[in-house]
Amino acid sequence: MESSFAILAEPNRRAILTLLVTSERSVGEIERRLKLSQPAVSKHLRVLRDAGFVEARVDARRRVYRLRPEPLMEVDAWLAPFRQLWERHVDALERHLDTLEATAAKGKPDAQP
Amino acid sequence: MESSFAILAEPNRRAILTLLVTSERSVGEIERRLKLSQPAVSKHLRVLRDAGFVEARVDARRRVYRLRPEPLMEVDAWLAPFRQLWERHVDALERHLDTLEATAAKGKPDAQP
DNA sequence: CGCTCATATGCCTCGTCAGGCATACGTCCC
DNA sequence: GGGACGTATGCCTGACGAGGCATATGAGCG
Repeated sequence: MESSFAILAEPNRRAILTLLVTSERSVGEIERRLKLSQPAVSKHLRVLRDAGFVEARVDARRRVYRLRPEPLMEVDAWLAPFRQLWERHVDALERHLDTLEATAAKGKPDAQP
Repeated sequence: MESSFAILAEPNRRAILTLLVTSERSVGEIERRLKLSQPAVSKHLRVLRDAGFVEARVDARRRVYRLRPEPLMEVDAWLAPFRQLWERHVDALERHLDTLEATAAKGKPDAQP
């Protein structure tokens, strides 16, 4: 199994996924919007499908692709432990801003304790 | 500038980042923990540094690397629009469970409204 | 100062992958 | 059924990237 990150490394594949957030799309639609050749789109969709990012529905002679959540959930889960990095950061920023406000209220802007 | 996703496509680089969540580490530490050659580790760290994922501190003859949040925040931001995919799903699941509870309370388990 | 430890860099090779082009497959319509 | 449309696949090529090995750099220590 290829890593979901490896799949997402390709910019056009990310673009396809982003397109599919709005609604499901046929191959031709994707081809036109992204200005890619039809084989290129089909190949990317193949990769995305094999990795579980999308699934296809048959509509007459078109194949309509839509998103599947699982692989992106995995990515989200991998990211989870790192979120403390900026959440703490935001907290620190907020505390800093609070400090600024407090000192400003005391008429001492930019004080360095 | 290389995409942050391209950087994360490499499993050993993800492993390095994961190692650094706990605490900052020297090159040698990473080398030992991940069983990679020293040049391999140095090269990955170079890539990670150029992409802003980590930064280095000098400690005597060691270089100690630590995480930087920005690139991972970008990834997180890219992911944001997709989260509705599974959050909606969870909501639906929760509503379903609520329904089950409610009907169970009425003595009608598994009712399909 | 010469040695050793810690890390970085250069060069080469091999594997992988995206895209182009040609073509195959499947479905609809006349 | 033959043609046109929509999509998939096979083959080839060019580019890039990871790792191995050798080596450079740089700091501390006797």
